[in-house]
Amino acid sequence: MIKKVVTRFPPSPTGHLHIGGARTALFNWLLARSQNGIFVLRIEDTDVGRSTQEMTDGILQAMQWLGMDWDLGPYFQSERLDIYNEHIEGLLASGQAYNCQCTAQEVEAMREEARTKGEKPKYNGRCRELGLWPGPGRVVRLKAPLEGDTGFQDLVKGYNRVDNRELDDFVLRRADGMPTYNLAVVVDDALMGMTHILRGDDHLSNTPKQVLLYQALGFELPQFGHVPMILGPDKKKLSKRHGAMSVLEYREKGYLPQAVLNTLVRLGWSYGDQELFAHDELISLFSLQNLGKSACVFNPEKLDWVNAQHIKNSPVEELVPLLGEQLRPKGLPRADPKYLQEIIPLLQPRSTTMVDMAEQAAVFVLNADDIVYDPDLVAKVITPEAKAHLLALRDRLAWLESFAQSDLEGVITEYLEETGIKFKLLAQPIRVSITGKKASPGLFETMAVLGKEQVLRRMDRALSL
RNA sequence: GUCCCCAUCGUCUAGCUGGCCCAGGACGCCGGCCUCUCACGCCGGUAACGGGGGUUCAAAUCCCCCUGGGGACGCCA
Repeated sequence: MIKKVVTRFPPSPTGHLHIGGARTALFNWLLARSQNGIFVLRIEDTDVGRSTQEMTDGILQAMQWLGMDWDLGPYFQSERLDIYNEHIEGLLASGQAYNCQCTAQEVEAMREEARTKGEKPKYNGRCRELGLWPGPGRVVRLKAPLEGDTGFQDLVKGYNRVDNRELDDFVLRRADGMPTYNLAVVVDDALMGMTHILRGDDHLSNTPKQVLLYQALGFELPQFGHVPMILGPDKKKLSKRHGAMSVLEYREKGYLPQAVLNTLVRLGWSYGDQELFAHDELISLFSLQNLGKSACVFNPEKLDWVNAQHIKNSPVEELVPLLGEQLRPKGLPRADPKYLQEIIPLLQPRSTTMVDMAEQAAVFVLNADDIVYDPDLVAKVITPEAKAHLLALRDRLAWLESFAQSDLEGVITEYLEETGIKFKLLAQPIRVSITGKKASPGLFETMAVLGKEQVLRRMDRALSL
């Protein structure tokens, strides 16, 4: 029987979920979903000083917004201390770990010494054979092998091996009694039955340490897959300075979760020349084989394009609530969903983000009296001559019973034929008079959606300027 | 400094076991078409195999060296 795939995403609540973390989560989530496996969410909050509830909440919210649902968890490492201690005691009892009384300063001195000798900075194993008892200020270290080497097969980077002399007796339990990252991940990943661990390749070099721990604890090794990192535009590790925005900020900026996912998945993964992926496609098409192995840079402009594509391809009903949400912060009146449903198709091909769409929706949801006319634009476009035409047209429109696009076209075509003028000359004056802007969706559709009352009142206002 | 990873257009990438690649797609940028404006769309253009050695009839594709970039060396994760 083939083992069911189990993956996890283990964020540390010491910061926001940014695109790097989100992509790691995405790969794990996709692997689980595509294999009909289990996706576990685990909060790694062993750094009590820096972990906050607020960050935890934000991360959970971001995961939900992106639609990456988890089957198990969220587990909190801070609630599993007994489990870690139990395993640490086991290692101590079997002589695979030991208590160390060296202070942080002393260890730093050892590292400095190694550095001056041109070696890799390491703890020198001073307390290794001392047989010390636990005590205040003491940490527990792994009694790591002094020779030989440690290797593992990586799903994306291939076989990796390091000389054990590069490793040192790293800390498993801190002086404050909390387990360290390496101990806690290994214990949790093993106990929670992880089959695959996909993470950034910044973890590649401490994987051997973890392999050592798996061996010491007698756990079966999972499959590791180290995906290339997402770097900032300056090719440096992503940090607050770059686009390391919180995922939630993309929601505020009007990006669709599906577009964010689509953009992230293409960073380090590809499926031939395909650029756009629907939600279900992501799951059905994802596979480990198509993961790349070199670092990449996140390109916000591509996100814009992908987002615009997704907006264009989204069913109108799905956009209605999203547009509604974006209207409020702009101080625009709330509009009837039915009405939004009518204007959205006009805005879909013109919007990069939902915020952008909301801005363009203003002319539709605003009342005639609240339309803002730019004096310069009006002076330039609504000339005395144009005014005469607008006036004549206004009267004809007033007679219309139906304001359907075809009716509007009929009236205007008729007017053009009678007067012999070109539509081109009339279009901008009409546009400016009913929207106050020099650009808008097509005139007939705009008028049809606005409706007779709004159109006439706006023309009246423009004519009275 | 030591160890590890990586290396195709500005960016994301295709290029699976070498020939179909004087390198394809996408974003961006630049032209053009469409057109009532703005977009969408469509058409076209710009731009890359880091360098040097091999192996081979043939290398972007395999090997080595160099260079470059990144990462890790925490009682952070």
